[in-house]
This record gives sequence, structure tokens and C-alpha cells, in this order.
Amino acid sequence: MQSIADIFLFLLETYMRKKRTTIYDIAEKLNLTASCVSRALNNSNYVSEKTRALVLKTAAELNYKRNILATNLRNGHSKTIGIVVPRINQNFFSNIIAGIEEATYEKDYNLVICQSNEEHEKEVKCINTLINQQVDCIVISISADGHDYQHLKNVIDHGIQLIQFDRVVDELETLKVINDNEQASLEAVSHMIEQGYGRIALLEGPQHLSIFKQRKAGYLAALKKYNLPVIHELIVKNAWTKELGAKATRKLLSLSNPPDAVFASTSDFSALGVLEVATDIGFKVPEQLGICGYSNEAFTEITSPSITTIDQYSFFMGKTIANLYFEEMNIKEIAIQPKTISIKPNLIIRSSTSKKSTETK
Amino acid sequence: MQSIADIFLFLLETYMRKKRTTIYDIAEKLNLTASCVSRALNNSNYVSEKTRALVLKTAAELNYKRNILATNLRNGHSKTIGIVVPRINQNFFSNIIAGIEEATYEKDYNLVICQSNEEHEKEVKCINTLINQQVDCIVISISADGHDYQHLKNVIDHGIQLIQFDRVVDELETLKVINDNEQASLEAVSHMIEQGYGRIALLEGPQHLSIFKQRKAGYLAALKKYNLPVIHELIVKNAWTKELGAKATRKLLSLSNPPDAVFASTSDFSALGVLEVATDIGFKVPEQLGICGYSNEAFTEITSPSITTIDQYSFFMGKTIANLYFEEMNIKEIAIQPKTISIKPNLIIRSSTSKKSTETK
DNA sequence: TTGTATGCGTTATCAC
DNA sequence: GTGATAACGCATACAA
Repeated sequence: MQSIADIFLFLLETYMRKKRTTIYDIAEKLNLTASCVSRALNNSNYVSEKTRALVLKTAAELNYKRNILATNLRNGHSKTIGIVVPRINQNFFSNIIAGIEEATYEKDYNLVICQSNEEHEKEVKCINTLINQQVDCIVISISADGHDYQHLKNVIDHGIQLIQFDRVVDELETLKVINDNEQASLEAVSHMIEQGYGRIALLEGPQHLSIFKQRKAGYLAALKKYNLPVIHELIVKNAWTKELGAKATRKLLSLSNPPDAVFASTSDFSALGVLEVATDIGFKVPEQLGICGYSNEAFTEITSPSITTIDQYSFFMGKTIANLYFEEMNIKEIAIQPKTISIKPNLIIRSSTSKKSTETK
Repeated sequence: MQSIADIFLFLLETYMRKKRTTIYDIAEKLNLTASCVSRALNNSNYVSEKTRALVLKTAAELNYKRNILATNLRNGHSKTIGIVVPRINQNFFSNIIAGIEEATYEKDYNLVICQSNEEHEKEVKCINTLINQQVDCIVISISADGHDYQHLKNVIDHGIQLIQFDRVVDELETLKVINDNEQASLEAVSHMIEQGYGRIALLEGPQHLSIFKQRKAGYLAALKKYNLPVIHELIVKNAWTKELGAKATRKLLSLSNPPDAVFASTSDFSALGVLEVATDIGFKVPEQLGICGYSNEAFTEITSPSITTIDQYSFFMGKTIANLYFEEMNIKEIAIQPKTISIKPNLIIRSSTSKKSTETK
């Protein structure tokens, strides 16, 4: 009975579970101990060059691959950075990820990427998964529909470095990498005013997210700077998808005194909604209606007319995030100082706001 | 001397390394053993309901999070799927990822995502990292510039399930999920012919990748079906980025006998290049030049005119990939049977090929 | 320079 | 139903 099971197990071992070679296998072959092999593999100084060479050679022969699971368990970290974004298929976020990747690539860090789909519940689950995974750092731009940040506090309580970017929770004292949204919005709206637009509508995002508050502040600051009145019927709440932008535009353009420009502070997607509706209804862009979006999505360049927008240097931002982590990692302070890095975005002027110039391409 | 070090370590422990609670902490508090706690946490049947409830309650109180590293080390797998794609910020790939994510979400699988940036060397490194990470499965669409597939064989040798999708290596006997590229291309080109286009150019991709071979075969099949001649000067090699598509178009449109349509079999990006150049030069689309792309990128809907393209059901494809893995995972065969799932893509007819209909929106 | 012993946090397999 | 123990693969303090 026993022997049959043995034979079965032997077959299993042999044919199925191609067993990975471990440092013990190498040690055995070389009449060494595992610890010595381990040292050789880890560039320790306490191994003779001869032994090291031998170990390396044998490791290659046996197709040895270090078991990172064991290494990480032993070391208490995973050399992994978790990233939580609302959606990876938005230009801004995929560039952030690409930037982080470039900076972490040579340092042998892994990226685990999660999408929250803008759902708070999913975001919480992502965070928990990442904590379980023992990631060393969590990089997050929070989803729009959540007001409870217990899960983020939880990250900190687990001793995991937390870096917020773009959509950050102000109250939480963490590392932050953001754009200077207010300044950028001020510039964008100022530009529109200088182009001759006087009744500029604002599509605003959820005001519990500071980025949208800041963009609104920039809008208001520009009006104030040029002594223009704040017209409340031109400020539309929560117009931050293409559909909501389109809906808002239909309403705005049917006003008895419609706006002559729209600052879609929420995203280029809402700006696209504006453009489509305006074109449909017969409003000429930029002559009768100026449009400015936010984020420099790839499509803003190929619409007709092309859309003025704000580039957030997202790739650079990603690199900044990664480097910030590596810097802070080396600081052995008792308490990590919260720190905020602000990146100045860049206004890209295109056709959709070029009222003065005659060329409309 | 010893005591000073002790005190230092104590301080370290206390103030810095917020130690995670383990099953031992729970066991201690409840006067149980770790193994019993473990069982309670794992829905084992060999625990009294009372104990289980107690353990669960205490775990929550102590903010216990299971250490997946340890679990995985113990179990010999990581419940992780590695994905290697050329770029995550292309619609097709981000949808694939989203589809895989949806299917793996409830099964508590993690996704580790790598970009090869179309570079073979980077792809090899990604693969090695994923092998090190002990992923259970690697899902890959190979980069364009590689001809050596040793790294993929290495995956198989490590007993890791390998699933290829879209751009697959035919010779490698693995699980594959692909589109029926030939059929889709046949339909697309047939549609163009039926619209009245007679001199249809082909922008082809690297022919060592089977997907591009298949698309070319579909193009040729359509010509044959309608008894149209194959005109070699209308077939352009390696025109598979926007820039290369633009370059090819400039050349094509300056021929003494230029094409009246272009099938950009490589991607919508190359199709966009075609559209921009054609518009620049003054060729009317679709009246003088029909254009068909491939992949249904989001922007194809908002160009003017909108671009006819082929939707690959990428999201569904992602789900198919994940489900294929879960199915095969349960088969305990000695050798896994290679299997190919082919998904029929969908031709989306838009303005850029609508020569017959008068509405050009 | 090498070997010995121990632990990282979990889970499987016993025995009780 | 619960407890004791070993093992997953690796890395380090310590002894030799």
C-alpha cells in the first residue's frame, strides 16, 4: 500500500512538478552548505572567489532561479510597489505608471497595478490586497466616490510607505506629488480672457477632491484678476465625464445668454463632450465658443479643431514619485516627515481657444 | 554593551517597525495554538464554530492581515498572474488587462503587469522577473523586435503556465487566444471593394509575426475573391506606427496611379497617419481615399471623418484568457494539451470607407 | 572563509 | 476539535 503511494508520488515529482532547483541542490552538488551558496549568490565578501565562481557556474547549469517569495519573507519586504489608479487606460495614469516603471526598472522593483474603477469599495479591496502582498510602498490617486479614508490610514499603520498623487486627501499626512492645479487653471482661464472670451463657463468636478477645488479656485482667481463677474449659472457641478460634459453643454448653450467659452476643468473627456455638442448644435469653435480641457489626452490633438488643454507632465510625475520613494526609503527617522512636491503643469494652446489668430488649424 | 544594543533595538521595534500581527498573536490572546487559528482563518471544518467566531473577531480587532508571502511560500504558488504587453496605454492592451482583471478579481488572484516597450531585451527581463516572482501563469503578447524565444521556453521549463494572445509564436505549443485575423481582414477588404474601391493599398506589419501574416492573407484573399489584381507597389512593408503610416501614405499618394483606398492592417495609429497626410495633401476621405484601420482605438470614433476599423473584443478576450487559465489549472494531466481559442473580430463600418452613402458624418 | 543554527509566517500532517 | 511539529527556501548572527 505504502509502496504504491510512493511510486505514484515519484511519478508525480518526475513528470509533473518540475521541481525548482534550490540553493540546497547547488550546495549538495558542490559539497558546500546552503549558507555558503547563499553568500556566494548575494555578493557577500565572506566567500572565496573560487567558491563564488563555482557556485555561479553551477547555478547557471542547474537553471537556478532564486525564490523571491522566500527571500522576501525572510527580509520582511517585497521590493514591490503597489499602484492604485482609477483606470489604467487613461493617458494620464498610464503615463504615470510608465514613469514609475522607468525609474524602478533598474532597481529591480516590481509593480503591482490595480484599478479602482472609481469605486471606493474596489479601492479598499485593492489596498487590502496590496497590504497582504507586503508591498513596500503604495502609490495611489484616490477614486472619486469615497469619503472615508480608513483604508489609507490602515496602510500607514502597517508601516507601508504611502504616496498620494494628483487626487490627494489633504488631511492625511503622507508624501504627496501633485500638480499646481490652481496656477494652471489661472493661466488657462487668463489665456481665454485675453483671447477675448468674456462669459466663461466652468465644468467643475466633485469638490471633495482637492484637485477640483483648486482648479475652481484658479478659475475664480482669473475672473477676479480681470475684474470679470462670477456668473453662477455658468458654473456646472459634477460635469466630469464626456456624457456629463455634453449634457451640461446642451443646457449652457440653450441659456438666453449663453457662455462664449467653456473651461472643462475636469478632463479632456468632458471637453470632448462640449466640442461634440457645440458642433452638433452649430456653434463654431473657437469663433463662437472657446474650449479648454485638462490633461492633454492624445485625442485632443486630433479633434477638429484641436483642443487647448493642460499637460500635467504625467510621465515626469511618475518618475518623481518613484524617486521620492527611493529617497525617503533611506531615511531612518523615527517618523517620516510629510512632504509635498508640486509640479507646474503646462498650458498647451491649440485651435479651440485661438479666437484672435485667424488660422484655425 | 549588550544592554545598550538591546535598548536600541527595543526602541527600533517600538517606534519604527510597527510589527504586523500574526496568527501567533491571535493564538496567544485566545490561549490557542497557531495551527488552530490558522484553521479557523481558512474555513477548515475541523474547528468549532465558537472558536472560529472568536478568532475572526480577535483578528479584526488586532487588524490582522494574512501574510501572503508566507502562505504562498508554504503552498508553492503565488496566486499571481503575470502579464507582459508591449504597452499598457494602448486601448487593446488595457482592455485585455481589464478583462483579465474582471475575471480574476473574485478569485483573489493578483496581476503583475510589465511593459516590454516592444523591446526584446526588456521582454526577456520582464519574463525573468516574473519567473522569480513565482507567478502561476504568464500571459504574453510578444514584442515585435524579437526572433528568439528561449525566454518563453524557459517559462515552460519552470512549470509556469504560458498563455499567448494576439501576437503569438506559432511554433511554441502553448495555450493561445487569438483573433481570426484573416477572416476579419477578408471582410474589411471585401467591404471596401463593395463600396467601390478598386486600388486598395495594404500597410503591412512585420511578417515574422503571424497576426500580420494572417491579415495580409485576408487582404489577398479578398482581392482574389473579387478577381482584383495584386499590385505590388501598393503593398507597403513595416508601416505600423502613425509616423510610418504617414510616410507610406505620402509615397503612395504621389504615385502616378495612386490607390483609392488604404487598409492599414497594422493598427488604427497607422490609419490615423494615413488620414492626416491625406487631409493635408487634399485627398478627400472617403470620396477619393477610403481608410480602414485595425483595433478600434477610442480615437477612431472622433476623427473626422470617423475611421472604419476592426474591433477585436479585447475585453472579452481578456476574460477568455483568464478563464482558460482557470480551466486548465484544474486539469492534472501529465502534459498540458496546447489549445487555441480563436475569437471572431467585428468590422465596424464608419465614415472613412462609406463612399456609397452620402452621409459623411 | 566556511559551517551551524535559527527564524521569517503559514499550513499540512500527525497525534491526542 | 485541538495541539505539536515539520516544512516551504532563504539569509544572517554566531561559532569554528
